[in-house]
Amino acid sequence: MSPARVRFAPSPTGYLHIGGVRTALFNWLWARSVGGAFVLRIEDTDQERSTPESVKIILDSMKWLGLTWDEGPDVGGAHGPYFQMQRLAIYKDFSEKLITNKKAYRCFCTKEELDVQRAAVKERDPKAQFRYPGTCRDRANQPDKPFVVRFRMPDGGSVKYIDRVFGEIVTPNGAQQDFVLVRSDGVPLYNFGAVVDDLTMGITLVARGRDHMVNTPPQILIYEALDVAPPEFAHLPMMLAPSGEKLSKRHGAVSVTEYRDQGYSPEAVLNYLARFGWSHGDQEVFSRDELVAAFNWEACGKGDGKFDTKKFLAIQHEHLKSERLTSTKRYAESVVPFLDQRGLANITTDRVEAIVPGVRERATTFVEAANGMDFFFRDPPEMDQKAVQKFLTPESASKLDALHALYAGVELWTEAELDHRTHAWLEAQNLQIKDVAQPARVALTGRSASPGLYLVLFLLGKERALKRLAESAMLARGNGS
RNA sequence: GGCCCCAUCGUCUAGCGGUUAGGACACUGGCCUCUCACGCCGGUAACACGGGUUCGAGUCCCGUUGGGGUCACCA
Repeated sequence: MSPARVRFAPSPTGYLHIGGVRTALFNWLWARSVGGAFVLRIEDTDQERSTPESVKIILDSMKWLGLTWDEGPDVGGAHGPYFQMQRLAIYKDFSEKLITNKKAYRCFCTKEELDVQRAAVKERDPKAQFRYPGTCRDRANQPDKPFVVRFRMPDGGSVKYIDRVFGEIVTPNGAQQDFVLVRSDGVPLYNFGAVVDDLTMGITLVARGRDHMVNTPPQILIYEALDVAPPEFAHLPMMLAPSGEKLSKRHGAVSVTEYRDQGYSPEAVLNYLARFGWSHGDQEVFSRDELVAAFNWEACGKGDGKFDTKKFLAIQHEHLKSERLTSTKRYAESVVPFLDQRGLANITTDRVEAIVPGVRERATTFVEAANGMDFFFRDPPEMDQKAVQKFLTPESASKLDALHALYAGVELWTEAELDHRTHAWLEAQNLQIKDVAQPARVALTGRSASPGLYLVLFLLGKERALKRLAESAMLARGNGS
């Protein structure tokens, strides 16, 4: 058995779509789990829409997700080049061979002529589908005319293959037509380019979205015409929008960069996508390594699914809550850019690391995390006016003064000590923590919701804590007058 | 319309002839509690329909219905 080689072959016509990521992920997981190779190929034969910027976005997105490729742009490899527009000579060789073997032929029909025929068919029967009539099948060469290369579709028979997830698929050849392999400018069309590349790159399994399932029979026919064995195929069920329509911008974020910018963890993105159409018993949460270890085609489902933002967020939350899944160090590194975005520049990761445990279970994204720890880094903190009005009342001022006095006398500034001293004081005053917690919280954080009081005090440090209590006491006195 | 594919809670899914049809998200009742969260306990909720096969079908076969994909010198 030759080692598995799989590929992801996006066309650089925009951002990397979340559906594309899932295709890439399943290929990547398979390659990693069996020790095979993951090839990245750029299908840039649509010169109208392909751009170098898109190539960069796609590569950046793949890197952010950690979907590393063994061969492809940046890293090279033995089967390059990995941009289709740099492989034109290879396609030419193969198309010549097919023409010589009469498996394909030059078609001199112009687009205009075909458009006329198409319109005529439409007029006769609006529901009828135009199929190329084979005009040039046996036409003599027209040396001065441009031509496309068409595949000579077998008259009868059918294509049968075993899909790794859908099982046996049979498609009659009669349902197909003499499709175009190569444009008049010598650039191959999708089916031909993909086959030649998969063949010359030694791809052993082609895994792609179910929307490509219709391309598989013609591709297999090309392999047969070339007299080589086709690779295996695996099609993935569609990921649809909650409405059941095709997933698009109208239904929220579909571009990977958007999720990155919204503060998602790349591993959480992979986790959600992996569990979409694939399962492993009752397990919902996976690290990257766990996915690699558990992945297999047999556990892939066949039914299309609907994208669920809430569940995605829940998985995301699981990853941020867990030290195992997102180490404090990585968490901090991920939050820093978002702090920077809030105008909190030059915050070092070790300062953030100290705060992470207090924020973990409260933040679903790194954006929320940055928001949740904002007051630790901003002096003075932003004061939420609603919270100020509600809790920093004139009556609370004396309590804040008392706390200030209490904490001013604390030498051992630890969470446990602050807890202990506070409760001793409360008891002496015949008060309960809830009598002072909210004013204190607003005083220290500017907000009505925060991590635990003693942790906040501790992390703030004695000096800043006292300063905030004092300033808020003044603010409270003036409040309501 | 042709060809292809699919069908278990609202959603993602487990199930691979015999289950009180399980889990997760969401929703919801409660507990915990200095806030917000987290956590814990509980609840509502599904085998699209009709025929077969079988002692026995969510599981196998056929049909119906419903949904999806695709029909380019796009990928």
